[in-house]
Amino acid sequence: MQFSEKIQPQKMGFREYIEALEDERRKIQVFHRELPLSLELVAQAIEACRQQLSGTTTEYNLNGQSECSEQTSTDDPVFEEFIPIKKRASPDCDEEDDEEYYDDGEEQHSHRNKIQKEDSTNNNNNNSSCSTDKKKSDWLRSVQLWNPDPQPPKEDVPRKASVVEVKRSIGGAFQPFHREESTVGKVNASSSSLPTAKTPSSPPVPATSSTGPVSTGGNAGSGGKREEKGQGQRKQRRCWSQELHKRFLHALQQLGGADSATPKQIRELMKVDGLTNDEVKSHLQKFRLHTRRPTTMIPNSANSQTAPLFLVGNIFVQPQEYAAATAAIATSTVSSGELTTVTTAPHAAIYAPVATHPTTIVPRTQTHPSMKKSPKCNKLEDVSDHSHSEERANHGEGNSPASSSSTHGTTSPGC
DNA sequence: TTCGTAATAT
DNA sequence: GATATTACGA
Repeated sequence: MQFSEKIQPQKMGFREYIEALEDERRKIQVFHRELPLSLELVAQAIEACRQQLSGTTTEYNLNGQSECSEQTSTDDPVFEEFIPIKKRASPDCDEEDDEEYYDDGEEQHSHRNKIQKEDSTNNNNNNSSCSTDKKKSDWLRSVQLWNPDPQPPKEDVPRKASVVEVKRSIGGAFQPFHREESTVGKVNASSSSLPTAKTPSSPPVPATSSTGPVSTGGNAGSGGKREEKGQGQRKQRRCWSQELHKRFLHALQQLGGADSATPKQIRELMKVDGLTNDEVKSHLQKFRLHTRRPTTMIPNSANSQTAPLFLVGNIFVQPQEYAAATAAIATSTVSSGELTTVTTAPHAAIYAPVATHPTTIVPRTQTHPSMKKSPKCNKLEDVSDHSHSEERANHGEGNSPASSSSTHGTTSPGC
């Protein structure tokens, strides 16, 4: 009946489609590790199309129509056709993300499925399989230097065009949205911004819950103000990667140390897109804390007693320290991250010494737990850099060579 | 408006 | 427990 008529054109479509699929498969082949499911899906699709083409099964024909032809919308059968395939895929995905695929699974979306398939040609990664996406994102992440805790992968985008009005605004873009609003305001600069500049793209650090929205509760704790400002949502976390931290240190150095530097100045010097004063301020706060705490120890305590302290800025420093620090600074320029040395040195000496405090002689040897990296951001820890800077800073105070040097890189500035 | 600090969330 | 965000006062 109509069949015959339709079939002809369809067949044509199939061939083309099959070719496209094959082409697709070749492309994916390269990433077979990353996109095993995609590969499989494509292969299956090819096979299905071929079968249909050959006319082996009537059922398939129906399906095929839907699939290949764009008319699909009209035909019911189509659904069935693809559904199975999807389902097959879905289970795999489930392993890593259930929800993702559930959506697709719905019969109603069959239509969508089709679309996805087509899209797959364009974006292998995204659509083909959720699992792949994740994997990919993972390895991509590893590469990234910093992340403004953006939102999860693109997956969302494709999936829910319908649902997500939020995102649609930006199109592919992501997080900026929350950020800007929530944050003070300067963010605006960042607006779409993202850390495009030097820093590579930004993967979500904790892809995990990143979905900010959920956290709506976030506000709860704090209070109401926030709502006024923006949406009640809490801003996404920014993870301070090594690179970012380096910049921070560099800026700090230029500004004469953590004590003298102000968040705004630091931010300006850092020249990082999307970085807000609040973020810098927060990081600075942490940095100062770390820097100071350790200080207390002053290995030299013994010496300290004997040696007169010297006030630098607000800090008391031992002459030696001070000299060293200064020198360090001078030289510091050479070594990238080192600036810290300067700053730290002084501090270290500082507080503790003041005999006034009962203080404490802390065995400086200990590393501070403080700067350790948090589980959240693993990212770059490995980086060869291990920014000494910070560590030094801390140790610096201690100055004692031995301990300082070793000290571990454990502390990662990062997060 | 910015900064510093404390409280809070993740 | 550490880190980042938010709130609040100076």
